[in-house]
Amino acid sequence: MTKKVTIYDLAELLKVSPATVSRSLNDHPSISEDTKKRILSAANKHGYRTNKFAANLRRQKSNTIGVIVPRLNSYFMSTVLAGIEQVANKVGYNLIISQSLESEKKEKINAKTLLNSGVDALLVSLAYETTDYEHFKKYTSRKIPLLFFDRVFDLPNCPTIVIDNRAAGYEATEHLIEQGCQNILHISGNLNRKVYKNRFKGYKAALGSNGIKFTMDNLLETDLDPKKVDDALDYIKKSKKKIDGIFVSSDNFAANLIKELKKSGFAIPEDLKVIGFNNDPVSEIISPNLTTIDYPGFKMGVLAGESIIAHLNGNINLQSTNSIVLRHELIVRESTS
Amino acid sequence: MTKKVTIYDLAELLKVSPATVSRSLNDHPSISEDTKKRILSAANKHGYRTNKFAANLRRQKSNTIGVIVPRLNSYFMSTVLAGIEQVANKVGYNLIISQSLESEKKEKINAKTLLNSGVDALLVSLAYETTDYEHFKKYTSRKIPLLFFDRVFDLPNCPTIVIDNRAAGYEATEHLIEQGCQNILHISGNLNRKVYKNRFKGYKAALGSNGIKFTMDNLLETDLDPKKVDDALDYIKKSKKKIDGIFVSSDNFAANLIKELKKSGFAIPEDLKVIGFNNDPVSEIISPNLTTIDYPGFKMGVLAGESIIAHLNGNINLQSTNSIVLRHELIVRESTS
DNA sequence: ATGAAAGCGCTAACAA
DNA sequence: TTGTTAGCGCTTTCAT
Repeated sequence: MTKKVTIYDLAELLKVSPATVSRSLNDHPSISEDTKKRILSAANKHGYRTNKFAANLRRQKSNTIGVIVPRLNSYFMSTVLAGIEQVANKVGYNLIISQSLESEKKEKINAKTLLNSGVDALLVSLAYETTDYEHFKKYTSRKIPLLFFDRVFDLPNCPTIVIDNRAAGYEATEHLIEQGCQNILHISGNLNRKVYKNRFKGYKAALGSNGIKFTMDNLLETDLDPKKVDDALDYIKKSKKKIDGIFVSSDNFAANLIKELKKSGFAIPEDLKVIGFNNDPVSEIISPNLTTIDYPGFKMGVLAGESIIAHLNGNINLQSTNSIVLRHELIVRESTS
Repeated sequence: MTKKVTIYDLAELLKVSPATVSRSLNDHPSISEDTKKRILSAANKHGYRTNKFAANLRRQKSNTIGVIVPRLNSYFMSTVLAGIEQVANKVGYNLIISQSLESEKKEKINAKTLLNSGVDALLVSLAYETTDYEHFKKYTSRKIPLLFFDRVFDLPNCPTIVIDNRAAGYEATEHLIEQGCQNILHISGNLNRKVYKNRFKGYKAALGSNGIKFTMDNLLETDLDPKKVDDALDYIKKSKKKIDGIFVSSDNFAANLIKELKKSGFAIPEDLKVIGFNNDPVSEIISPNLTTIDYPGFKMGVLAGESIIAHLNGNINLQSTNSIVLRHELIVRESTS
């Protein structure tokens, strides 16, 4: 029954012009309150829905924001997304979300699709693999706001939202040292990504300032997929010098690792202290509770959303803000004390 | 530099009509391979991007699928979404995702927004609160395919994707009984939602078939937010008859509950056996590992996506399939044996 | 305060 | 196989 009703129908019905209807619907100032009311109520009554394609075609904007993330189903990412969605929705923006599954190729395809879909802006957290950034040039050259969060890359005029991963890595490592660890293993994600690179840098720096020499043996680079926990376990068992502390770049991996370590007879924190990263809920479920770095995902999402929307609204304040650094926090729990 | 280039520009450039360009771009059969190639390469060279608004306006379809979920950031939901995204992306559909945050009001707003955004189809998992379904009528009356998953409601011609929650609840409960439990508490989500209602029914049925009388004391209805774990703990402690088994409708809640129970001196599974629901990764992190019902979220997402796309393509096979029931599985771990 | 009219860029029916 | 043409529904400039 609900046939599609257009502004022309409404116009005819009320003996006004389509322009007047359009203006009323958009609350244009130069329309008398009276006619506005008449039109609005008629629109309501007849179930008028604005056709966004037509409107978008006309004004060349879509009121949608594209998002590309490595994967949807991680605690951290879904929390960030929840934050983005919340602010976007509040101001009437839709979110088109796609996942790269850590593949550069898929990231490129997604970027292209979203461009074609006419997103007004793009929020990106990079795939592990990505080393080429051509696919984003199309955005910058068209002045489509582009913002990176978490897994970022510095492109001219593209704000980034991160935490100070180097400082966080430093604090995590120093905490282990303070707890008496002397031979600390760092289990890192892909070092091409600055997040992990910087945590690693912080780790090395902390060793340095405490007079501990770093050797490559003390670095284990993995994709942090819990399936790889066994490899890590082997690595730890086979280590020549006894490892007494581990700084893992992911709580999820750390929790799974602790589980296996315990099975293998390691006492935590007595034999071995472990610190994770993210403050994922598992960190409070695992026994012993995991010391970690709190990484404010929801807040990051909110900020990413707010920042890009401010950008879209031409709000210069945030536009000039080229990098937002969120505060992280060391959370000490049982696994290190 | 990249000005917008339209099919008209291309047409002029190659001395053909816009129609030919359009057809080539869409790989229309009645265009010679030769001109197709010429046009495609010219399009590439000049950085042509199709304007989806115009195309959508013309064809009255958007190639996007709307999704409304209670929240993005739960393990289960983000897994389902990952599944949906994977299939949608594969066949060139975009996903617009929004969250109701368990609020009926927000769900209604989202449904309206997505309708206005011209989604070709809508996938929904209902909010706790929702008891009125008027907002979906607009979809059905316009023949926009609508599919419910997980938290479903039976609307005419709307497929649903679920698991057999009653059977799962039955199995979970029977497992506890087999392990010797006699006084089993069920911690349920909002019983207005069929998922929880049916698990509860299964629970009651299992008690019945095993000659155990159900009393309302044995049901605790909550929103399954881990923050409410303390209430549950109190409830258990204050229970007159000693509770020796708990069937919780959520692994996450169960894991947090176990943690608190242990703190309060309960031995699990000796004093108290616990079974969860979902097979969330936490179930293998918590100690003791949590017995649970495996709920195939990713598969559910894939199926939801495939089903709705088949629908959109006019594939009758799936269209007639009004309800898909996925297989669940009891996974026995330490918390019950 | 309101109307007339010109497109936004694309697709598809109809013609050739 | 290719071209002509008429919109899709909306916004917005220019008139009135």
